[in-house]
Amino acid sequence: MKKIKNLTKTLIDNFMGRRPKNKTIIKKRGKVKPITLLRGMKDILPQEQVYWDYVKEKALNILESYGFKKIDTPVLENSGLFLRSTGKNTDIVEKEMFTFVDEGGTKVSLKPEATPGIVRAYIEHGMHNLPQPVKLYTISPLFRRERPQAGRTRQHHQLDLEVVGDKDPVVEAQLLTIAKSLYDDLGIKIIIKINSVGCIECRPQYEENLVAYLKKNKTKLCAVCKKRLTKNPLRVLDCKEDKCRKVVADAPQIVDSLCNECKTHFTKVLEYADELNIPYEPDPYLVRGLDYYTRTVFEIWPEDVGKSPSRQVALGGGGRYDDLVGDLGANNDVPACGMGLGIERAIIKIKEQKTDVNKKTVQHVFVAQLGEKARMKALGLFEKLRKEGVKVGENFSKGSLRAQLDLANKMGFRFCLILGQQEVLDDTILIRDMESGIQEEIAYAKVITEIKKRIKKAKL
RNA sequence: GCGGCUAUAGUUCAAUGGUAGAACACUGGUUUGUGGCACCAGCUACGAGGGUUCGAUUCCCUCUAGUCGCCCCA
Repeated sequence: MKKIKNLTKTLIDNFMGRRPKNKTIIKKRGKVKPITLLRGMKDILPQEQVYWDYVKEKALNILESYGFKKIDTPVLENSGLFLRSTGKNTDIVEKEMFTFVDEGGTKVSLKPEATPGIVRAYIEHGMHNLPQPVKLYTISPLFRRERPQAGRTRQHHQLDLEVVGDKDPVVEAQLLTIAKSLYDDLGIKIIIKINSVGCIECRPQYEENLVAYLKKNKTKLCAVCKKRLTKNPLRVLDCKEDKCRKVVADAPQIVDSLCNECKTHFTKVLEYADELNIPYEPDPYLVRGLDYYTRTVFEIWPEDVGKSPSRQVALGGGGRYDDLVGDLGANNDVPACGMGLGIERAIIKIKEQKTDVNKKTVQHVFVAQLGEKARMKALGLFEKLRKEGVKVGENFSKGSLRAQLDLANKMGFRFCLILGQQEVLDDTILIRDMESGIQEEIAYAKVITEIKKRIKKAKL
């Protein structure tokens, strides 16, 4: 019955022309196909940003106290930079880089990782003249043309730290501590897998031994590893194929053939890590997919890896690269060490834990108006309040008070100032407390002091 | 690069070999003067291209994209 009544009312409304919208008058644009996101790309929407702010804030706090300075390098670099650093036989460079020739004929690539750009900048700007080590960090988008899946997109972001110009094993320890504190702050439990891949002195001998061993077992290896045997034999060590793992289980281990310097270095790193209570576990098969690493390599994994039903992925990784700066053109030897931490992957973990990342953002006053004169006056009032540091809101394009209060409510405003024809005439204004619904008329001249008083009282 | 699953409104989901419904959201309205509630109305969708068919959103194929996994990585 009620429905019929309302329906009749609507029909009358329509008949009386209370709905000015007239379909036939609106010019219809021809249907066009929208252009959509490129594969593997993601928008970071407003409601996502709280997580980013949360991670960045925690990270910045720690980095500042450790003396890291921010650096930003371009997303586009000469492709040669990555060929020479990351390595032309790595998966990243071989099949995952976005590379193209620009109109000037230069072969360029979107950066697939942060280290090369930073090292390039270190050399190019003569940073070896600064007190060493130079500690740099960046938060940067990185691009890899992979098949998208959980925790992996074609553009992702890393917090990247580099300590350039220091060969002391304490540097590794410091990086690990930073990682530990950051993930602690984010409420993420981690385990760090660590290994040493030796240096230019001792690695060739090990590689020779390894290849000799693997060749004897060549038939038992997977197809990819058969290729790796000649191109990049160390990578066979961390192949995930069952049959390769069986072969690798009896393979010579790199830790056993490290030279004395590398051995001492690695032992020192582990000693520091013990001292600092870093949750680590040595992994003799960890080698990582980048060519430039020497000595220490590590990966940061969620503690529950393997236990959780969903697939687990590394949160971060890094290592030492004592030869890279020289290889990229520095005149002297510059040892260095760095790590990259995936921001999206940290956010996935934060979401899994349902951590409350919402900052309580309180909105103070919504300015509502009715009628043309009131709107005019409200425009000025809004600006005055804003300059006084009051968090104000408005929707001057809405006519009805109902709609404006509705909005003020949805946006979480505590107070509402209501200015209508009558108030303009009387030179007054209404203050409405949105919590209690109580409203009061005050002299217009006192509005700013009154609002400030109320904000203070409400402890906003 | 390889494999499984999926594709309907802004979102979450229905139904159907005869061109589609709901909920929430959004916009407007319920005497341009009062939000949280209610009511009314409006808006908006079959991913693209082929094929089978009288007729396909529905069945088949291809592509594209998403998702999950492999490889690899953050």
